[in-house]
Amino acid sequence: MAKRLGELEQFLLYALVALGDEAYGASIHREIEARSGRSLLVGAVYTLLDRLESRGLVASWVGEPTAARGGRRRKHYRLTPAGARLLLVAHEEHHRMVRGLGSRLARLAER
Amino acid sequence: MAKRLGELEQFLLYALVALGDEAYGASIHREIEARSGRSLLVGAVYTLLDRLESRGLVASWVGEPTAARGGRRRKHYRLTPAGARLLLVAHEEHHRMVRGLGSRLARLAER
DNA sequence: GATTAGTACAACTTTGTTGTAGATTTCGCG
DNA sequence: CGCGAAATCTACAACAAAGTTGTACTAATC
Repeated sequence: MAKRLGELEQFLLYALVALGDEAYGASIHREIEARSGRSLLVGAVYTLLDRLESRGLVASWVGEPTAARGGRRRKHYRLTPAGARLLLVAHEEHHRMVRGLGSRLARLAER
Repeated sequence: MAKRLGELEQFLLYALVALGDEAYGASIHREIEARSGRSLLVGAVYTLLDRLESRGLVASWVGEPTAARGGRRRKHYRLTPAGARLLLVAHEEHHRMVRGLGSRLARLAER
């Protein structure tokens, strides 16, 4: 299987999980900021989407122009099975690493 | 406050939380592999410890030679308050990003 | 053609990885 | 004993991958 995912790559893939069919560059950017509270430039999203697609972890298709307002056509993305499996690996590693440490960490941080 | 932590940097700091007083390069390496299941070379740990210390996120002191076995003196590390706070920020961002997505991800990955 | 919504990408910085070298300490063996 | 082998641990250079920033561009509506 492919190599590891970076942390922001993981966030991006989680956003795809959350967004389902409504995942495209700009909505992914909004979703990451809204969910996590972490801010990033939209450019970062497109850079990572390109890299992830070339690794076969996401797939894309260009949508129809939307009825609503102006703007270029949306390019939609979804997780591939390979991408989902790799994200799950990262998910489980993180979960095991963190398990049971939350309250200790909170105590250390409030000093 | 300082910049973001990388993912492996976070793992390393979690290992410090888990190990308490018994944190030094080699034990940190073992702890990360044992907890997360992720494998890495010990060299990576020392590289990151140096970088984290120069950012003021961990502090170190050299221990006495241990009665037991051979080996060079251990250099012990602990989280500084700044390090703990930064780790907590990453912890919370990750938690919010992932929240509620676990079961959907598992379903996508089993295809 | 002004405005809005969205994508592309080059250049650069920071993190992560690998491999090798070196420092100390204990222990067995002649 | 005292010397070298083995055990335990740290250091770091060189490279690869991921993250960040800023700007330019495309395409649709009014």
